[in-house]
Amino acid sequence: MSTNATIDTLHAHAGETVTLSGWVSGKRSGGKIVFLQVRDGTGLCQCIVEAGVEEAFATASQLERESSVYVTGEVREDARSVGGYEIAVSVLTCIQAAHDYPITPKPHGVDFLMSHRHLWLRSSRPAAIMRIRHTLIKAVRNFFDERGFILTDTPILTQGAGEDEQTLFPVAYFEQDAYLAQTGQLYLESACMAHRKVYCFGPTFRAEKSTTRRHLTEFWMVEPEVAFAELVDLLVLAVDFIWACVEAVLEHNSAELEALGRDLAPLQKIQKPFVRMTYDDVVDSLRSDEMRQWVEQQLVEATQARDAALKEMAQLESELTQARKAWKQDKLQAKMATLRETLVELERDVENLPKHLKLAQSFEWGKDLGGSDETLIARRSERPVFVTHYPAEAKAFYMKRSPDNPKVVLNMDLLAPEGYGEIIGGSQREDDLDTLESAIVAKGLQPEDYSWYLDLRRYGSVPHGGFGLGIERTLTWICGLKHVRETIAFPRTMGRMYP
RNA sequence: UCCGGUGUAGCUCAAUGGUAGAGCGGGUGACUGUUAAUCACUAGGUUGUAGGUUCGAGCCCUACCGCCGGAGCCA
Repeated sequence: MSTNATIDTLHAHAGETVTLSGWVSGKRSGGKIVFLQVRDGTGLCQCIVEAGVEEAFATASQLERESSVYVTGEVREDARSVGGYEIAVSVLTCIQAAHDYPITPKPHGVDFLMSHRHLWLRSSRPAAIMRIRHTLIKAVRNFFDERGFILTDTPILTQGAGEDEQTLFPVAYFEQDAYLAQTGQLYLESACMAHRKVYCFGPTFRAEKSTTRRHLTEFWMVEPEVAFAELVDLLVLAVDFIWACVEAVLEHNSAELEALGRDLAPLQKIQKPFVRMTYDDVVDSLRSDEMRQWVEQQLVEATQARDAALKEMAQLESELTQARKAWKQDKLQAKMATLRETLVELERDVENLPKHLKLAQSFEWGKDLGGSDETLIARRSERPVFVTHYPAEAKAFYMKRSPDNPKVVLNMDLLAPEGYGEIIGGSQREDDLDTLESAIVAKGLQPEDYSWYLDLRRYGSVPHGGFGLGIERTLTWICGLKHVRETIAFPRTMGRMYP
């Protein structure tokens, strides 16, 4: 008799007869043999159907990709199969026969895949990313739970802005206007006065009119908030936090990272402490000769890489004209397509680096750091880089001014290495009632709108602070992806709500 | 919002202004160890939409729409 099994446990069933339940992810056939590749959510397994098993053979011959099946057969160890084990099929039941599954083993375009995201999730690449996301989120929760942080769910329907009023999504809330939350921070500040250490983790919404590889309109953010914490405490917390996240993924998902083609070396190099720079340091660095030389060096390298890629492209083209077999041409063309992509990236580098350098060298104190400035700083470091003490005018009203220099605030951004940019933003909060009120007025906001928030400074105000980490941006970095949209099951961008 | 690119078969892409094609996927057949299997045959198109130039437009021009990338802004 057979026992039910999943593919990840096949090694424990060698020699036994088991029943798998899953989907046909691929099929190859010989005259009297069919190789079914079955996917069951825990792994892939090759199932061998021989002509002697007539009923199963007839069923197998007609199965199309992504048909759902029950497969019964003996588990055999065989080095020729993926995973090292295969099933010698004795009974094959088709649950539902799929026809013309749209996603083929050949390359597809982004738009097509995103329009079929509900099906694309079954493919190995999205599956790997979603598993890493699972690990990351679990690591996030473990980290704060183990340190005594109390989870506090903050509202998604809110009355006003947490960040920028122009990026709010309005919703009709009975007789009045409401907005989707951009952050739980103000509510967390309230909760941390009750529990000392709190965090929230949930979706946030920003109606930014931007279609870049770093933007989603709906994304997930985890935000810790700690009473009696000052800026240094936040920096220490953030280092331990990021380190724990990276460790967890390296421990549990090296197979998935490898499947994604992620170079593990840069992740393994993440060690404490991280680099700390003040905004002043960054400005100096951006304007420095070292920066100019470094960028020029990068430009030379990018140019050389581009020329090498062009040469390889020419080589492939000549191979293509000589290739007789269609499949060989196909392979060459696929190779050329990837090469063309890297070529575009390199061309952009060659084109943008001088612009970025010019922007950096003429950077004026007081401006917020632009994407290109962040990229330059973060690309130069193997470890994540903290940037602290930004000009107050470029930052939100609730950030506490530095006692040493009232022109700057006690904030911290964390830039991921390899040019991935900002993944954390946070600050020590202004805890003095009068100072906070005037900061609200100075930003052109109404203190009445923040009366409950101001109460927190009336009744036992203490130094406190926190930060927010964007899950999708962090995943983009850890997975080494080009675009955030792949890090969430159903991405919401300015141009897409379907599926 | 601005700048650049792009839109051809279900998918990925070809096609000097002159007869719209290939591979994959689908269908039919061959093959007992395939790894994106291979081989043969086969079906599949109002070239994003609307105008214009031309003897003739997939190709040139204008507008609009979709998508991609970049800038600004941000996690």
